[in-house]
Amino acid sequence: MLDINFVRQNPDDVIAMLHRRQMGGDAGKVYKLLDIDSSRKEMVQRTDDLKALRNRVSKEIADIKRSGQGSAEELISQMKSVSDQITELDADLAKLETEMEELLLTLPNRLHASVPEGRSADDNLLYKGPVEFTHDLDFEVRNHLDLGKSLGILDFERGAKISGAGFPVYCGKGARLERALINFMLDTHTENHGYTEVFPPFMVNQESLRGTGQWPKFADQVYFMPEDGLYAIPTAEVPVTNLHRSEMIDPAKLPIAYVAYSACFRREAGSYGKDTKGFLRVHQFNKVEMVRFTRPEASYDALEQILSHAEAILCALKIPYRVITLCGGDISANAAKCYDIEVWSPAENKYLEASSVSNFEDYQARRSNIRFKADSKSKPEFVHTLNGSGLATSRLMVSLLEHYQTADGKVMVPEVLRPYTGFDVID
RNA sequence: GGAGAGGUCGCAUAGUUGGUCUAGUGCGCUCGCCUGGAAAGCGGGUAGGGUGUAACAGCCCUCGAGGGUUCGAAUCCCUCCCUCUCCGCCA
Repeated sequence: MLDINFVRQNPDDVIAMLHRRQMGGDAGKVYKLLDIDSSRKEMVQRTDDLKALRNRVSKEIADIKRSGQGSAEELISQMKSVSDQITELDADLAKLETEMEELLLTLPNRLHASVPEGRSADDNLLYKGPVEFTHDLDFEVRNHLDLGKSLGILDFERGAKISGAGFPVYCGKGARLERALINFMLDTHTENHGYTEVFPPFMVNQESLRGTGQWPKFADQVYFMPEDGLYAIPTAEVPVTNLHRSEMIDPAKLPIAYVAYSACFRREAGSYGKDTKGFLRVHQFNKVEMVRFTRPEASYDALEQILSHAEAILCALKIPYRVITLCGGDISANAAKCYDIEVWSPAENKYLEASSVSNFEDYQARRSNIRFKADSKSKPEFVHTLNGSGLATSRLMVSLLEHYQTADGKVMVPEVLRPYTGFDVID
């Protein structure tokens, strides 16, 4: 969420940002917010004055009672009415503060100056690549669905039977390949890139969703367990970022770098009919996620580092990809800047998003109250949070199967995964 | 699921017949004095948020969270959360 002080001092910047995000219609929210903010201040002043009076007189009453000199009846009845006023004003104030909080929570993050202008995904800019790796595909390529089915490694039909559409089952060598990918990525990030591995819960409370910004914006995209008030995580970003919710981080520990595997659950409501084939859009998938907490001045370097760490996986797997910078109209509300890594699918003949690498600056940290003190004397500051998929296996699997297929319908296992799979070829 | 105990300012603790607790003490940390230097000793400081100020000061709120009673709540009442112990059940 945005700092109300920033909004107050730079309302025009906030509105300009909304326009860059193609959300100019929300400009009214900013004025409403400022309006509420100023009445809130006024009201705080009034209640605080009354509370100060009550505190002072209550002490006088205590003195009178203790000494037994004189009567406190008059003061008590005065304070009774003061207290009634306070109760009333506090209720009004609480209402205002709730309203203000709700407005603030729905405003998107600031945008970094380097985020390109644009209305939609068509206006995203190529940042790196395409990075090519040659694979011998001079035959009729099959798509990942055909390959998965004929090799008996993917079973969408039975997944639909036991759970529903969009819940794939991996079988035999497919299951092993999936596990190999996850392990390879975790090992690479922990051993080569300096991340600490975390294995988080897959269900979280609403506070956690709010902390990272999925709540309230994506409320309808998250699976909910009403009996227990728990939500299935749409990404490991949620539990891992919330590890430090409401904490004052020891500055010596910064920057913090975590990597986590998790299953990810998404309802994908409203997207029926789009990319329904196989792995292109599923309700449950696996992802290895990198999450970082940095000092504000270090976050943009960290963004590039996370990107390079995700790229390192694709280079090791020799999977062609490119990196794009999302434009103002396409970037998510939480992010100040975001790169997408897209892997090439020879069968679909297009790039598929396999990773998103984002800097949230202090947007999530403010929501989830994650701070540090540069030194013992300085004021607490919000950390910057970042994350990047490194990577999601579903679309990676699409690209991998398609690139590594052979003319006779088998799939070779990429070199680097062979120690993990224990076999060289899927047949 | 049932019964009990407990959650206090970094840590450990005091405080539960409501008012002298805007929270004491010890440890830790930190600054100063002392010292050739250090230890010990002595003295001071040591949370967050809001409001306010040029900046201070001041004022308000926070003793797990949220309500309530009261002129006044760490202290009484209610709800919830968490931790520990015991019992039951169980992948």
